[in-house]
Amino acid sequence: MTRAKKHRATIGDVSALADVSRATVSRVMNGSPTVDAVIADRVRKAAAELQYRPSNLARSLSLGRTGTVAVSVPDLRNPMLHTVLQGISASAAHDGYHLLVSIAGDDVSQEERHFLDARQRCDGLILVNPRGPEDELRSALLQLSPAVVINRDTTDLPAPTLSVNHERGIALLIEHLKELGHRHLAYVTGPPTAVSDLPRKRAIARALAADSRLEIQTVSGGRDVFDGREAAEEVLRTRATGVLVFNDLVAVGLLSKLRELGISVPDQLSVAGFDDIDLAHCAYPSLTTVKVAHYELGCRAWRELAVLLEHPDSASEAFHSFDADLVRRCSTGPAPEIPR
Amino acid sequence: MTRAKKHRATIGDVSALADVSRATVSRVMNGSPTVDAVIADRVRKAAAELQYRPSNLARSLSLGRTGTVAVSVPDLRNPMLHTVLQGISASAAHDGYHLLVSIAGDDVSQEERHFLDARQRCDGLILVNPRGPEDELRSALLQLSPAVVINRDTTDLPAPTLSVNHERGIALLIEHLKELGHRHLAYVTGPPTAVSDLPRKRAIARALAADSRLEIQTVSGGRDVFDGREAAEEVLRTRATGVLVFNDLVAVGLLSKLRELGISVPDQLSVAGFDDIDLAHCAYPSLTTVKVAHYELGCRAWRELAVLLEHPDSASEAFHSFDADLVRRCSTGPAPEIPR
DNA sequence: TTGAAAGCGGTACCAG
DNA sequence: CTGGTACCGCTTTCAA
Repeated sequence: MTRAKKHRATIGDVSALADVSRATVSRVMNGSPTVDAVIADRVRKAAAELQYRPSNLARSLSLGRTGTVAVSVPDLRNPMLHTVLQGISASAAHDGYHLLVSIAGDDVSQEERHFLDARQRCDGLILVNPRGPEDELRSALLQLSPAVVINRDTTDLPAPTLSVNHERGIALLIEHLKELGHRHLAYVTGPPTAVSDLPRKRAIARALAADSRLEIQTVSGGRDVFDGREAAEEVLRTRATGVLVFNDLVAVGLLSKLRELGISVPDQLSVAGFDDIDLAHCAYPSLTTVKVAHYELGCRAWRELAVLLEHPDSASEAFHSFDADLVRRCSTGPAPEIPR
Repeated sequence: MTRAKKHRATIGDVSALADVSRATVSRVMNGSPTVDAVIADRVRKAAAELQYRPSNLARSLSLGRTGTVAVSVPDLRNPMLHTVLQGISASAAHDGYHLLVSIAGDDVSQEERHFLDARQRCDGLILVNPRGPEDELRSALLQLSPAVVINRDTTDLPAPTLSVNHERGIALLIEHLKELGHRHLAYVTGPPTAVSDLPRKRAIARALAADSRLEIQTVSGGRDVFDGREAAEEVLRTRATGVLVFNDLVAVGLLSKLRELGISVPDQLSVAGFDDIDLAHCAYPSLTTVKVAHYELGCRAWRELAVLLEHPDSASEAFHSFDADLVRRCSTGPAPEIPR
């Protein structure tokens, strides 16, 4: 034993052991075909003996690329995100990129810093459901490029933007409930920071404007099942006969609390969610919702980022919208003759 | 405008603009107090003008640390993971570390390579629910250090190991059902790759050995709600009066399918889950399960990693076990007098 | 207090 | 086909 050096072997150690130049070691490690077989073998042997692993850091610095992209998400609780992530992940893997997920957390004021942090370690960034004001986002994006944004329904961000068409999704749901005879609805919102509440509310405003017999009251909700449970009593106080919920997760919570309160769904109250997560199917009663092609959205987001990665200056500002389709299940039914 | 240089400004650009050395710029950027206020200001101005952001890559290479750790998880669907992640994340943030989540995906044969990939970009790695054979894991860990393992109930891995005491959790559940008069149970497994099935099965074997009147049959399940739904019919075929399920998510799926099949829970069949996720509370009927201090587990895992980060050679091999406590809800009840 | 220069661990161009 | 060498962008002695 010469030395119990604790630090990992570097390319220099290998080149010394194999008695070749570092350049040659580099070639061998990267599978360059222009290396003599005998020498290559010698190098590989030395590398193995030293348990040599090229430093990604040094490699990235030299190459000018990391082969990694980050996805920033506010929170992992919403299963709809997983589907988007799977889409991104599969496409990225296909193109030889490694995906890293970064959780932004609740503090919106720290979000911009968080984006930068994540972006600094990668070649690109995908922002999923970014919160915070639009002008801040816009200026942040300048430093973040290449980046792509998911779920921000603005067409003029300085980055490719893909978004679920929340407005149309909610419109479909309202339409559905109206056809069932409902006139008085409630809307359970997302968390205060959720920007996707805006298009939803826009859909509500439009529906209200188009039909004077319609009434829709807003109840503040949140992002997880407990938020849904907590909204139950206030929903009941509105005396609405149908309720639209921010997303399926919250809706599942609402459903559970309604059951405890002895409210029969959909006989006394109809409930509709958003996203069509797996759980929507398992809820009791199974949840009427709208389905979105989240996986495809993820794939498409990757695609947009990929072109930016190749062509860093192709000032792409595409906007893609993903429609939601009604999935009618058992949590909605005809409006009760005599509202509670 | 001198040049429309597309590339980001480097420390050299700033030093040139401010007419100081790069060393000084570095000092200013890192808040060294030994810099003349006037000069420091000049540097800051130049940096701002150039929109200079130090390259994390170069910085990390020079410093020998990235300030980042990765957490590798097999899949994000299980909400229990989120709680663990929150624990890790909060603790890591507190110590000034950035957390990156890496999703291993279904292909277990790629898992080792995945670990290395993730580890290479960070200062440390936390493996949550690693699959694959123990000897492979053991040898992988040698290259991965510093790393810590979560949920592998082996005491002699070459890395700190923290694990939920699955064996005892299942034992509690069996005990609970026995007290309710159940003699014939079924166990719905996790996915074939899930190593935590082993201690669970061990608990079952012990219970069987200790009580000859007890019978427990195994049904293959999986990791998500649909796997639970699919297991329903086979569960019924066992004619068991009580069923233990791999985890709450699968149990929720099972519950939903049982309802569709007209089986009344717990009157005809008792169901118990594992983990006590939020959803367990919202299921119908609400799910009896065992609760684990997942958040604390996450915090503790970080702690272990943190000491390794400081003291790279403190060959820590601690093993910490986290007990599960019974949470009795509505999905379990007395064994039916006359089994179906 | 500031600057020059030597790394950190690789890659890649240019001779030979 | 191989080796020498100049970077990649930043930090950190060591002198001045």
